[in-house]
Amino acid sequence: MAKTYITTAIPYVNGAPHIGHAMDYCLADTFARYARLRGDEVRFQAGVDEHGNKIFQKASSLRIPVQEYVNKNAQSFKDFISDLNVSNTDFIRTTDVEHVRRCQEIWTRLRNHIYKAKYEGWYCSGCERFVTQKEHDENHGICPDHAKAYEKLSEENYYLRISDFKEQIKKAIETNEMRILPEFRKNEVLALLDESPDVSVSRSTVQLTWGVSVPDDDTQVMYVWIDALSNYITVLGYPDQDISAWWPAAAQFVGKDILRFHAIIWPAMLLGLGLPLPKVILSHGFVLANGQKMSKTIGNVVDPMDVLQRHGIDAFRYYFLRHVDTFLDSDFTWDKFEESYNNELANDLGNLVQRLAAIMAKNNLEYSAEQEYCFSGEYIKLMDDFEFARAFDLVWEKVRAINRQIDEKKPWELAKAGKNSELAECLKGLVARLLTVNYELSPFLPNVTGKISEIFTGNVRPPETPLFPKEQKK
RNA sequence: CGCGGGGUAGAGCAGCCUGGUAGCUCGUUUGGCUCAUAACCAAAAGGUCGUUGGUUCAAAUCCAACCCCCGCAACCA
Repeated sequence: MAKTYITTAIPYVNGAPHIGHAMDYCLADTFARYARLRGDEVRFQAGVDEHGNKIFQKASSLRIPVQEYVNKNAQSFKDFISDLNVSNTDFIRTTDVEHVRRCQEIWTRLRNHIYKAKYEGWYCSGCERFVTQKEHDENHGICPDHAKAYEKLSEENYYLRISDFKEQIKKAIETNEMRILPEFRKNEVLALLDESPDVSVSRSTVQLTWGVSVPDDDTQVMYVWIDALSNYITVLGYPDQDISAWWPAAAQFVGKDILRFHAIIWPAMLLGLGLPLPKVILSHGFVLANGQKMSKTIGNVVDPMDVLQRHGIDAFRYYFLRHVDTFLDSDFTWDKFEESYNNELANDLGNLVQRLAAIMAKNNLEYSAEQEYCFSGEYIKLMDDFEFARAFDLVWEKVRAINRQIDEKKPWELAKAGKNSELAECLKGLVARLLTVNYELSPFLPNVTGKISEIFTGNVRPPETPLFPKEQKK
């Protein structure tokens, strides 16, 4: 049995889960479910990134111990993942003691590629962070948030020598040994790679305390990179356990904003450890609200829990997997969401199940599946290429085709004419088709497809409440 | 000349790589059906494919220039 390892980006837990996280989970979960049905044994990681100043400050401002704060937030992400019906097998927290220990071991193993150097730059004591020369110039040397002049500050940090691996990474990307999806991001990454400087991987404990200590140097704490990125392998037990059965990952799902780190820093770490590179890094787009990026300042943020509560999990997954482009940015609007729910889920699929089940129930017919379900070649091709929205479109065309067929075959006429065996034969064929489609639909909509299978097992009865109830018109 | 994405019917998109009567979904209009969640099926209307020029028998598609939106530029998915 083939082993498949799938990862999702670990969100920084200084806030509530948002729509973007959901995007990551829905895509990865669909692929995981697809892989399982294809016969693979799947390991599927999810988790949270819990270190860093922002979290430390947030906890302080709330006057609660930081560990307590991250515990609470980690739980809210766990709940969120479970609400989305994500089939992850592992959940990692960067504050897990095992992660911390393994992470330090990874640092030690990378030591040949890490060096200490002095960093000098503009620093805002209000923001507690360094700003780029460009940002400094654009703001004319004064922080707009704090109306304070930037100070010139220097600090000693550890750096990871990206230059040791640039050529290898470049080659891996160019040859698709490590495939960057979508294709158009590949050139972007290659261009970035050329200019990539060595990356600072630690902070002085004066600046940052809430993090993993650097081995043998108690004045420094690991900055996000080595701490967070290594989660993908520490969760598998590296370096204590042999991870070669699972690693390299079949696919790592990330948002487009963090692609660069996953395509440059992460491969550098892996090469430094002598590990193979992931087969695919898939970067998805953002979900926009009316063409604009969701932002707290604009106030156009759509809370995923609101969407989830509206029509439930299947409607949620349906929208984000079909109407949100897998790779490009797409809009979320309530109008579109409602439209897709009413027209497609309720009218196309829900009503299809209803009409078939109703006519079978009226005629006291039973159904037992005789065939082994399998995916169509076209479907497999699209899914293997991570073209989820297109695969979904393909399946939906089949849903509509069954509705068409019912109209063509007019089973109600057979019923009226008392042609019982013909009727049974006709309906059996239609249900068989529906269940084949249902199977291809199941990686996308695990809940409702399960219900549909049940409805058409044994004595067929329509669901007591519609699969996708519509609001009563006033 | 920083990098990238996009500009195709009222809306959202496909087609562009590998030129050959402009396609899908929603919406609109009309008709059909009645098994079904006022659902389903069919047909019609609606486009100078961002602009200009070039290559070609033929350009949404290839080439050049330009215009307009939108992202990214050390950590917001």
